[in-house]
Amino acid sequence: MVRVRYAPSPTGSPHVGNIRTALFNYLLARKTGGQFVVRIEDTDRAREVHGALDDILESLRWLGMTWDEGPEVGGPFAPYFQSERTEIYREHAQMLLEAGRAYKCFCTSDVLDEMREYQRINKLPTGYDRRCRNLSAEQVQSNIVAGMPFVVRLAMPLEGTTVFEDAVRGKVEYENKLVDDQVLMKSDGWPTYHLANVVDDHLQEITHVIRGEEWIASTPKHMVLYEAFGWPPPVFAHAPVIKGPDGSKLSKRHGDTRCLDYREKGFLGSAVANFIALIGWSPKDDREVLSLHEMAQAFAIEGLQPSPGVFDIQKLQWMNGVHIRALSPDDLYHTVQEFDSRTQDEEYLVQPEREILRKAFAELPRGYVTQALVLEQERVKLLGEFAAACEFFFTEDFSFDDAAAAKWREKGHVPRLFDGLITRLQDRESLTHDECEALVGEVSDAVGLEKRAEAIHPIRLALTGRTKGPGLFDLMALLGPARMGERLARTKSRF
RNA sequence: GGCCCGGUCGUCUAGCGGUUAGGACAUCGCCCUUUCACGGCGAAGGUCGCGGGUUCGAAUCCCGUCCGGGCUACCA
Repeated sequence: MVRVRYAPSPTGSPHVGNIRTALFNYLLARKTGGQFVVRIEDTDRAREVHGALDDILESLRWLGMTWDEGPEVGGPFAPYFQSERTEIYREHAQMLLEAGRAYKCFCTSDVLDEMREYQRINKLPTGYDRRCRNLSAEQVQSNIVAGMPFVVRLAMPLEGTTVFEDAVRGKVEYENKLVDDQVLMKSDGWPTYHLANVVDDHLQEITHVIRGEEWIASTPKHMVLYEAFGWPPPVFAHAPVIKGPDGSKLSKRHGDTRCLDYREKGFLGSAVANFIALIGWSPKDDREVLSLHEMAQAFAIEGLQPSPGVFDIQKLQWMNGVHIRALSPDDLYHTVQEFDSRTQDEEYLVQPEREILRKAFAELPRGYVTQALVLEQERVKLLGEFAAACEFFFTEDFSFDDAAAAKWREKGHVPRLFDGLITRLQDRESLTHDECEALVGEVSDAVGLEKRAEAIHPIRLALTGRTKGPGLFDLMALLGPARMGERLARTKSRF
């Protein structure tokens, strides 16, 4: 049984690179019929950020991931918050101490800082010099009696090498003497990541650990811990980092990096999941547009790549357009409505069309709004674009392209064209796409136009105020005769 | 500085000893079409970081080198 986990620390809103490792774990679980566990590693009380937990769970949900065990759902290996498991870590640290695989260190932060400073100045390799490792039992005892605070450090083997098989990079080797005696228990009694993570992964029966590349250097420490406890280690797979356009690790200065930032910007969770999965993973065939389910079907650790990839926002935008187009009319309606009511994106909020869309959702028939959205569906890349794109369907006070109007103003046939159409529209209740086409053909012939475009372009302008948009007959059918009549008349007077 | 990991079109990638090095985004052109888009077709774009080997044959294997990244906390 495959059991994987996503083990974030609630120190901020998940970054796309971080949530991507959650995705890889999730995909492996779903592919194999295994379990996906979410465990919150809240052992650093100083860095804990309020609201981070909500963002973590929300990011997961937004991308479509569900977890079998963890916050909100519980599970057989509860608790899933490390802050509620401190006793377990203390016991395990004690086991290590008794077995001589760990030791108490009384060095203060100041002493450590000084030591590192000395190492830097003398160009020596930095790292703990293990000065407390060989303290006599009496010394340790007297330090404790004196009330000196201490940490528990892992006693790394001083010789030999630690080798582990990384599922994406193959064999990785570290010389033990070059690996630091990692702090396992802090002086405040809380465990560090290294101890808590290994203990929990074992106790919660995790079989595969897919995590970021930044962990690769601490894996030998983890291997030694597994060995010291006499536990079999899980399969390790280190996914490559995501880089910004300049080649450095993706960070704030590259713009948006939080997963949920993309929701604010009008991206679909399915598109973001699809896109980030493809940085560092490939289904090994030519498919690129995949649903979460399809990715799960195709997932394999062997598809993971060792080299880092650049986050290309342009490709994400293209992919988002593809995912938007795949939405059913009903889903489209709900998705746009939900986006509009939820987003706090500044740029979106200030655009005037946004109020119009909001009113449309509140006051116009759902069928009508849905059809308007559907007509713009194929030319929108971001959800926020619907407001401006659909504006003319929802208000009579839509913006008008005067520059385009100037071009048709000079043509003598336009007023007659509009009149003809107005007359023919008069007592009609509704019109189909084909009827609209026939009507325009009829009027165009009556006015004596050679090219149908001579009629179509000015009509589009009068009806929508712009030169681009959905097919004319589609939009005419949706607008309906009455509204068209008014707009034609109004535009005529404007000419 | 030390240790570790990486390196295929601008970008994401396929490739795992023999391919005209394939696909996708972006770019450009054509087609479709009433416009914009969507879609279709096509073009351009890669001395597979570089240098040595091994081999009849190397993007694929080995060594070196350069460049990039990660780690080097009582953070995760």
